[in-house]
Amino acid sequence: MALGRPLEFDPKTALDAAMHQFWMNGYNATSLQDLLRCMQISKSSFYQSFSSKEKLFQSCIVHYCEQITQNLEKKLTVNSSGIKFIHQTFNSIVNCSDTDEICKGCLLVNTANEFGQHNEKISKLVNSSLIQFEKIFKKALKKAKKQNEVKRVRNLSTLSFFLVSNLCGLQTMIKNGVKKKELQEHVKIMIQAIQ
Amino acid sequence: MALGRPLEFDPKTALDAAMHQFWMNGYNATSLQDLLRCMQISKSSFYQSFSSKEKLFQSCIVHYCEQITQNLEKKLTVNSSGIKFIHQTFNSIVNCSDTDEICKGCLLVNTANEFGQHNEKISKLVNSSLIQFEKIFKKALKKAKKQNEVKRVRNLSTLSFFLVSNLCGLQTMIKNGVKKKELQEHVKIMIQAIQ
DNA sequence: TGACATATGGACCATTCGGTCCATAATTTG
DNA sequence: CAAATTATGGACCGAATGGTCCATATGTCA
Repeated sequence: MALGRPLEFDPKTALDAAMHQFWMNGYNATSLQDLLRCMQISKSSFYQSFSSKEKLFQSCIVHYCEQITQNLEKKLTVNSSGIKFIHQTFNSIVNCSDTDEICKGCLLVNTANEFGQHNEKISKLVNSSLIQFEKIFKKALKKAKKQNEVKRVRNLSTLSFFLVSNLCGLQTMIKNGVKKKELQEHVKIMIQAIQ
Repeated sequence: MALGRPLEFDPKTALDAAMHQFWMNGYNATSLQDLLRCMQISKSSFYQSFSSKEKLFQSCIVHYCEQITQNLEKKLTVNSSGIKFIHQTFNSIVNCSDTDEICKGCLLVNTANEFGQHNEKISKLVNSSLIQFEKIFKKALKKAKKQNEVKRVRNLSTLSFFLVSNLCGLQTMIKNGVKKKELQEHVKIMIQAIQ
């Protein structure tokens, strides 16, 4: 058993709540008060468990990336077609775009644009997360190539970068509130472009 | 002549300086102090001439959009090929990506991701700016179609949206500091995709 | 039970935030 | 010149910022 007084809250739940807050409002526009409210913990507990606002933010990015990649990896192994996986991945993003009451886009895209390379630690976290996405797409493309869904000559690294870059573009458009139909058309063109 | 004491600074110059500051650091991460410093005016002059931080920001977005669109319109009329115009536009963005000491990306993309639809006024400004870009691309595509650079069946609205969306994606990647070569490859695929 | 370890509530902190106010300075107009 | 008008410098403001400190509460272990 753990020594001392036990935590009165579930750290994972609190982290998840913080993640959604940052996701919705960004780092700078989220105050400590906002965080304490949504995490439902006191200031003492906050600093005891999460050190600082910035450290917490870093943890949120890691948490976000883990969630997404795990989900994608699972779906990729289940799905027999590489192209179908990619198509479905983008479709589900597009379809969620008007489901969320508040459009949050993608935490990584938001963060990339809010911080740029001003904060080295955060920049590295965002970068490595995007690279993880790239790797998953690459794996899917490899699968697709084997099944002749993608032409032999295609460079998979290039294509997977293209997909991540498109993902960023779409998420920006989504956060800005464009119509679903335009997003769907974009995805169609993009899928054709990688075949 | 203008009545009263004359301004001791050039409003356009100050606005431009503010624009670059917001462009580099975003709205929330830019303090009034930062603005006064880069605009080289006093607090009194600031509020006298620009009303508030948020109003100034709105003016900056308008200023930014005007600059870009004027530049693009000019280049479009000069350029004989629609596709070449699009290609050159994206190339110059990609080529600037490692020229700027501090990578600022695109003010509109940054703003879209920082605010989303939380601030109605700003959201509308960003939206209408992006639509202006879309229109320029559409004009270029029309030109391209006439010259058989783009297939007859293609829907130009769809394609121009695709281009703006790609622009947002690229700018995000640029702000995150990816290698130029990957960006160039992206542009190649994108250009092929619209033909 | 008492020693130890950790968590929590809440007072407290300096600093910074965006913004206002007013006396004074610098103009033009009559 | 005086009156009118606008710009500027600087004092001042309340509120919010992220963060610290410490007494107390709650648990485990010997």
